[in-house]
Amino acid sequence: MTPTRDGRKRTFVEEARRRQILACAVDLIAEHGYANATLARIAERAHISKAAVLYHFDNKEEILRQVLTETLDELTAQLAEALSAAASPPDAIAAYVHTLIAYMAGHPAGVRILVEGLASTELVTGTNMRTQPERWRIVADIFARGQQSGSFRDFDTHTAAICLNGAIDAIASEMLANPDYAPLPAAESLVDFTHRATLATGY
Amino acid sequence: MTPTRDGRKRTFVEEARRRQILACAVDLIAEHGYANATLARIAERAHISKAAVLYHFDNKEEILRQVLTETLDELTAQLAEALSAAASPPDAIAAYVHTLIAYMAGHPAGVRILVEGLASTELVTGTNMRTQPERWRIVADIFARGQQSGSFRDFDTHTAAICLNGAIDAIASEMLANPDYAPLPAAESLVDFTHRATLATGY
DNA sequence: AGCTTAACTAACCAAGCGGTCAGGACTCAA
DNA sequence: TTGAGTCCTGACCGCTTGGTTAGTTAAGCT
Repeated sequence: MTPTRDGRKRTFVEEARRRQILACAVDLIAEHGYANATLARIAERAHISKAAVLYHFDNKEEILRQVLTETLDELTAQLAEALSAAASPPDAIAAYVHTLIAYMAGHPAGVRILVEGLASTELVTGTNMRTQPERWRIVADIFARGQQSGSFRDFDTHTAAICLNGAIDAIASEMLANPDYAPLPAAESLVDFTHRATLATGY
Repeated sequence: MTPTRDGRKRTFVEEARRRQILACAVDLIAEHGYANATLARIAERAHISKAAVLYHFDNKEEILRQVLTETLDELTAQLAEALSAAASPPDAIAAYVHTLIAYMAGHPAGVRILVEGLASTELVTGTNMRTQPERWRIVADIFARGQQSGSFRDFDTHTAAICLNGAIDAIASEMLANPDYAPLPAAESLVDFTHRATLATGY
């Protein structure tokens, strides 16, 4: 993974500790948000001293940034795989919705990390992270390709992409708040809504 | 407004100071979120001492809670008025979308207060605030009424309501992030999407 | 004039924050 | 045996946080 700033390679212990520290940070964020992930609490959960945490990471921000990037990378990878398998733009939309909702259903911690993390300016600036603009661009591009190929009717792809992402996020947060809410039927419904709203007539 | 805990009525000065303190808190939250609204900063902005702030409010939480409820009440009032004027369920959906987006376009500070405030558990618990469940219920009821009257086709009103609210929120946050993004056309598009997705065929 | 009350300030407090530092314990090559 | 390097601790630092307290000032009532 991310190498040290000087070219030196990582020890076995160091690698293990870093993973452990990151895992503890993930848990704490998942429980009560980023504000809950203090150095003291991370150290306590890892059964090491606060200074040990800072021995393995330069500062607290590096930990949070690492947590955010790793979470984001995992989701992005799943998304890329699902999208590459889609046969048509309407298929890609369905795959996009299903993949995101499935991820969010399976990784409730990840949702919190991404939502709060991407909203925080200082955590995102200076990194090569895919921020909100890049997120809706993916969807807008799918819509645009579908419009050119004739499967989608004419509409504002930008707004459509934003709305679709917002709907997905809303379903995710409803899942977190209400355990009885079934994600799969909801995803099906959303795909249905989206297709009805965007497909060219007679498609 | 909210009276004192003991039956005593408010002084002119006290009322004015409370309003001033709340206004300062609103500004600070609008600028950099709730974490930015510390007692010291509120006091500094109001040109009074920290102790003076706590002279008028029992504690910091009371301030934040008051800010949130007032913001929420204002929006709820606008919403109720718009909905009561709607002639049909599809009209009501359109009114709902337009009112919310217009409010968010006109009160960027309010958006931040509501989003972050309603997400915070400790700020909402113990109050009679309309939380997320109550929010989608309004929309779900409109859909349900429209289904009974035949204007809407059959679908999961719960999921539809959640998706619609999510789409509205997403448009709002896009507006905040991108000043060039025009809210009115976006609202029009969203109403169009929603109607296409939900209206009964031939309607 | 004397007393009360509203409205406020300056100083202070304990707790928690991110972060530093000197040094201890251990391993291992020279 | 020694010295370097790894891994970690406990004590400490400066700072900010929400909140308290004692005391001051001005206005208003009797």
